[in-house]
Amino acid sequence: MSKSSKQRATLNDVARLAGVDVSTASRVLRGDTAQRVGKETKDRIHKSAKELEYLPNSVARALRTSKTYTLGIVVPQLDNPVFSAVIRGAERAAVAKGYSLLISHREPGETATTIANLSKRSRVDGLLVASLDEDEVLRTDLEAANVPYVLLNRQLPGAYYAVVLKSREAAKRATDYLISLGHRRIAHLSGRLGGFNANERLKGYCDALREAGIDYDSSLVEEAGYTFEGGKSAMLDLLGGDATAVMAATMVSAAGAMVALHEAGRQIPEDMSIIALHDGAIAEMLYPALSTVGMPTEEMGSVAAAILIQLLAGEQPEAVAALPAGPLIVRASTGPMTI
Amino acid sequence: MSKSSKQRATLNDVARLAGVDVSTASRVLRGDTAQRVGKETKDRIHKSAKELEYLPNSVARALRTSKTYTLGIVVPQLDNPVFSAVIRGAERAAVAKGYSLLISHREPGETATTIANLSKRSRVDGLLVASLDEDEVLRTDLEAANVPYVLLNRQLPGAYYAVVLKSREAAKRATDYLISLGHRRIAHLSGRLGGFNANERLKGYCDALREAGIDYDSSLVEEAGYTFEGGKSAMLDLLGGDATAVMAATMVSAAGAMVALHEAGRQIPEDMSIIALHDGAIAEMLYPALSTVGMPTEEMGSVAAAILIQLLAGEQPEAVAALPAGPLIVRASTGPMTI
DNA sequence: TTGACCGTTGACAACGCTTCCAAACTGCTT
DNA sequence: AAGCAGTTTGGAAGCGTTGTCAACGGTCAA
Repeated sequence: MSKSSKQRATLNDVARLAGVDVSTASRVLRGDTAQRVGKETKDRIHKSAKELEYLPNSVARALRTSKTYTLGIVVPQLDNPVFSAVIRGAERAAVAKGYSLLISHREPGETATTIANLSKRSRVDGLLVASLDEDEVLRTDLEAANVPYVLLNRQLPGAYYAVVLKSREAAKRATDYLISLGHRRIAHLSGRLGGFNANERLKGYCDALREAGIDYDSSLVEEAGYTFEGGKSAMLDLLGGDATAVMAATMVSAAGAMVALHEAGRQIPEDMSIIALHDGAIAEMLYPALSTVGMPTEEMGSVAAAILIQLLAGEQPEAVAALPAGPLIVRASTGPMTI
Repeated sequence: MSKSSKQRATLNDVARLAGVDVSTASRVLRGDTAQRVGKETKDRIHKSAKELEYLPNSVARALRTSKTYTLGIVVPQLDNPVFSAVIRGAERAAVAKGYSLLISHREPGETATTIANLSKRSRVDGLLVASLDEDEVLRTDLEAANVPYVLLNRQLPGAYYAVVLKSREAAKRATDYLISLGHRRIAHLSGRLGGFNANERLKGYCDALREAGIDYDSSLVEEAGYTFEGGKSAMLDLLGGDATAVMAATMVSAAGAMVALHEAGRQIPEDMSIIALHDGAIAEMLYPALSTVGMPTEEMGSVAAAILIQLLAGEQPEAVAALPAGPLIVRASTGPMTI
């Protein structure tokens, strides 16, 4: 009876059981090829390890090798489905490479502390960091922490590692579709203007207009800031105008806009077509179901983790990976321009 | 110039700078009260620590004390908003007590491996575990891992630690409200029947009916299994019947049901009232806005983490914490019974 | 017989911290 | 003047690994 299995077996235990030195046991269990070990003893060690259900103590290993095999991911919010997706992707990629994922929700003010706690105390080997606004502070904190990191959907001046979504492309694709339906007065519910992503999306929107020979009208772009409330009040502002379609920077603001439309008694898509960037489960739940251009957010997480792991392995990955926009998904919220 | 700050300062460094032994430095930096240290040396050590920006290496500390100060949370899915909320709550409570949170997405089949990796390799001090279905397997794996754990919204036979939501109470509250509106033919979109939560909610539904003197009719309960598709097809089945209201076990299945209703050309709430358990951002996005009975899911996470930490501190918390249902939130999806 | 060399194994010193124990020093009492 | 209690400090042994280095026995050429 392995009643002694109360205590975890250590390398010492398996070495003793196999009648060898702990260093030898370490070598074979770790698969060290530099120094060979006799076939027979090797078998004996493996057998003992299995018998004792030996699993290496990762803390001791981390101390010795100064590699924790854990990645930290710091996100500004946990309820946002976009970040959930990123985390999911990162977790998957991490465990696939034998790493664990430590998550850290970072309140706006406490970025320095968070980063310090994770990196300087050497809890993690590297950091995946997402941010809503691109504080310069963030950059200096990160640099000060002296830890490898990759930015999520954010690009900071300098040769930092980052993975970004081609939001400009996505925005153009969405706007193109609206134009193809005959719309000319197309509004845009933007993110926080001045932010990296909001700018990119706005550019994509402009690209599409320009290509179609439609003049840009600044009264048609409303800052909705990625929130439900923002989308709602932005749409309220638009209601007096002559827009017949709207391209929202995100599903959440689109949902807000739709509620405003419903409350005003407008029909979707007859009175107003609406399309959003990012696709997700809620697109189908909205009424009418929301047309979208997908974005590979989960992939962003996994690619970022993969890059970070390469970095840790001493390899030289591409500085910034740009992920192409997903496909146009036509649902019921968009329709041809009607007069 | 602290160009030497390239390398993290160790306890040894601060001891040397302060001209004391590392053990003394450890004592004062750790705030050990058992053995007192002279005021003057104490100051000197603190000063050196600050100068070197010393932060204890948590790996070394973990090895020595065999406490990692990290909690693992294992969840079956990461996209479900319920689990996001739980994670958020757990993370908050954990960092408040100086712990970190390691997340682990567990695919259905790999529970044993996951648990073993986290606990037996002593990466975590304890586990928070959520599960969609209460496998007995889970219990034995957990016991085998010989690690403190607390179950999330799940109760397993035996005196295990768990925190559960009073879903029965919530279900009753929701159903009561429907009854108060005059409805008598009330359907229930249940979870996976046989599961702990589905049962609890069904009981609450029955409680309300019984109290109101309404006969239970099994043809009115449809298994929707917490999914959008499930809710949709369950509602399809119900469409032929005479139900005038439906109490959905979850927002997601309610959303599916609403889509089915829309597609069938039925009016909400005129033709069918609908209310769901759990409240969240999407309730407001649906059309019409969904009435709900809230559930403290985030609190479930934080309470669970708090209990686990107590357990680790050697205290004896209550075995199971039952969190009361949240308030009834009336929105537009429910209305009086009309004939 | 000696020495070189090979494959194989053991010794041992870290990694950075905690903690028990003993040493050193102080100020007192007898 | 010696002993004693009390306070402040240093010494040292690990925690479970890894990795370098040397030792060992044996084979083989000289």
